[in-house]
Amino acid sequence: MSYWLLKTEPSDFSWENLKQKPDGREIWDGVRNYQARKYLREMQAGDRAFFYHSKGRPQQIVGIVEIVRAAFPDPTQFEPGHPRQDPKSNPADPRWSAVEVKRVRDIHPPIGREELKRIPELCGMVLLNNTRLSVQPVSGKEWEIILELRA
DNA sequence: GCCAACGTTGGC
DNA sequence: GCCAACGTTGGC
Repeated sequence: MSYWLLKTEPSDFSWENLKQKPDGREIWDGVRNYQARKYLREMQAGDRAFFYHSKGRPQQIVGIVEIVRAAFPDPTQFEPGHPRQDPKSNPADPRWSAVEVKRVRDIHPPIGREELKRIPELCGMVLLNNTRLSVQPVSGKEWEIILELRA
């Protein structure tokens, strides 16, 4: 089992939005970055991920999701008129992948970026060192430390 | 709202 | 294959 972190702009898709979905499930689509794609494709059903609100204020981890469906072709890349449509993607060999996630539970209260930065053991987190990656791995150790913050 | 960092595109 | 121009991300 591996651990991950998924970034989303809450104005685009928030934790509240996820809660309103039937069964708390959502297709995690629209990723158009090769490094992020690599991680999506490494995900296995049963893996867990932090759900992180970027941009909006404050930036924080708001919940935990489970990967319920491993990588499959992202349908939005072939949707005519979709903002994330990719005309260069070949349907016989789709370029972009998506996974399906399901809400597990809230992190209460949310854990802000500022709080994470104050913990020396977390200074190596991808989140705190690479600003632009929207799908990223979290080490088992980091996962544990963060859960302990709200234990 | 600004802007640094970074990924992508396309002309050569 | 290089690299300048451009677009986007996301912290501040």
